Amino acid sequence: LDTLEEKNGFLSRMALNDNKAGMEGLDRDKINKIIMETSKGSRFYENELKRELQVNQRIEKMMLQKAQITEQQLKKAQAEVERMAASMEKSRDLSRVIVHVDMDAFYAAVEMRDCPELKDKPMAVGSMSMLSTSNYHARKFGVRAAMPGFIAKKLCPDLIIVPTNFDKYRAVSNEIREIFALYDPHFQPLSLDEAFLDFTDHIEQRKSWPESLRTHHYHIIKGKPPKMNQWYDELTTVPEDKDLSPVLFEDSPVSSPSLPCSGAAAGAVEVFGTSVEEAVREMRFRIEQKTMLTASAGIAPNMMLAKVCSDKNKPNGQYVLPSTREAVMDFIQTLPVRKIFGIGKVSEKMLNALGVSNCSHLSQQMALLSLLFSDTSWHHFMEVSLGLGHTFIPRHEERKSMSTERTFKEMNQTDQQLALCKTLCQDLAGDMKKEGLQAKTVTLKLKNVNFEVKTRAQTLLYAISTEEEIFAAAKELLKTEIENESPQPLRLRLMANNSEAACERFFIFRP
DNA sequence: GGGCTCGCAGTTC
DNA sequence: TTCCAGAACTGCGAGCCC
Repeated sequence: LDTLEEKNGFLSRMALNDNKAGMEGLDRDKINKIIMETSKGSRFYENELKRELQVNQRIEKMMLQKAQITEQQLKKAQAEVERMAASMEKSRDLSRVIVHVDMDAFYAAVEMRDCPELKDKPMAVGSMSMLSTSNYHARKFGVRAAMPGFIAKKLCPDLIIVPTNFDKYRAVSNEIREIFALYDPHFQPLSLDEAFLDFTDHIEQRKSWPESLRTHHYHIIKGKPPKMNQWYDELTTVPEDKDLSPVLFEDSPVSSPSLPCSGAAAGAVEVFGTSVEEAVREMRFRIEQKTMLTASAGIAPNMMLAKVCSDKNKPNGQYVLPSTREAVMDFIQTLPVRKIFGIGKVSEKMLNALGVSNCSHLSQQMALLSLLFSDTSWHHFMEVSLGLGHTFIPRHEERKSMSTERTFKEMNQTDQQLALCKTLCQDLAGDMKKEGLQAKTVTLKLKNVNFEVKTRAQTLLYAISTEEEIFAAAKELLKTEIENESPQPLRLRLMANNSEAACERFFIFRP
């Protein structure tokens, strides 16, 4: 296998993932060298090595399987693929207007807004052990989400690491969700900063709206944050001439909404049109006026495409994919498979081994893929290669499980482990109580100091909810693991308790 | 031998 | 010194039942 480590002498799964806005044209080799030097020999690295080996073995197995496929089998598969394609094609619906909105470098942007000194410095949100996100200055150094802070510091010694403040992000999230609801009351949040919206109805109504309903005022001007913003008071020490403009990124694409430039006086207005683009531009304008933060959006006939589109003009941009089969197919052809929701590092590597790196390869190799992957997998690949996706936004489903986990420095004392387990059960029971839930399966997850993960579950005869009941099950699972390890102690770095509604596999009991 | 349930590892966001 | 947290879903194998 022509893997990266053979070429460059390191693990490909450890290498920089620059598949992210603001990370084009970096000195990858230099960055990777630093990442490698910092990680090499660590327990984490050793575990990654093991996992990479496993993936390579999976690929080898797949290639062996591929070698045994006959011309006949392939022909038969091709026929099946074509039948399936024709049937999927019939379900194509280009009538919906789906929007995916995504805040730009959300946590980092919030912190920069609230502390303007950070604005033109490389910064990230998180800790020395893990970063949640980074700003665009930091990304230029290869610093990105899911990277430990101590490695980021090696890449960018001047990096400022701000601790996460979830309550604050939740509050901002609520503000933007209020705006989402104006366009689609049934919008689906994916996380604090991301959501799917169905704009179809809004666009229909908007057509007949008078200009007054589409006119919006600027509240924010340079140097003068509005009084109504709660953070204003905290900032009163900031000198008047300090630039408080919400422009966070110097390289914003041109499609960005008109930002309040220095000429925009308070009370200036902006009139938005009736098209989808204008409606989305208006929504982003309102988000910016309300929060001083920018968002990017993708507009497409389905959720799969909208998600990809929102990434296209990030940050502070939007991208419309016209609702014609031709436009969709053109768009899909050059799309790298890694951009697709659901295809991560491992699947990408497996597909690459088969010469599939973008979606046009995907359709060309579909017969082969149908023989090498499970039905669910290749059906998904097929839908993607046809540019199909969900056209309606599912209403929020009930949760299927709930868990709480904690990472810590090595813990090898049984009494400490049991105490922690009890605490986790207590937290979990508290969370379950908040939502009035009960569960039938209790799962204990352990990660040892070598980063090896184990989960052990027990399904009960009846649903439970209290701390004592959960702990009774979790304690037994933990004791079994401790015994299995003895006389060696169990050396843990993470413990989690999860409760799941496992009656009929997934089912939550509501009392 | 199929069809089901369950446990667990692994992938992805 | 230091490599997250939480949720969903899939695949696969073992065990059980008919």
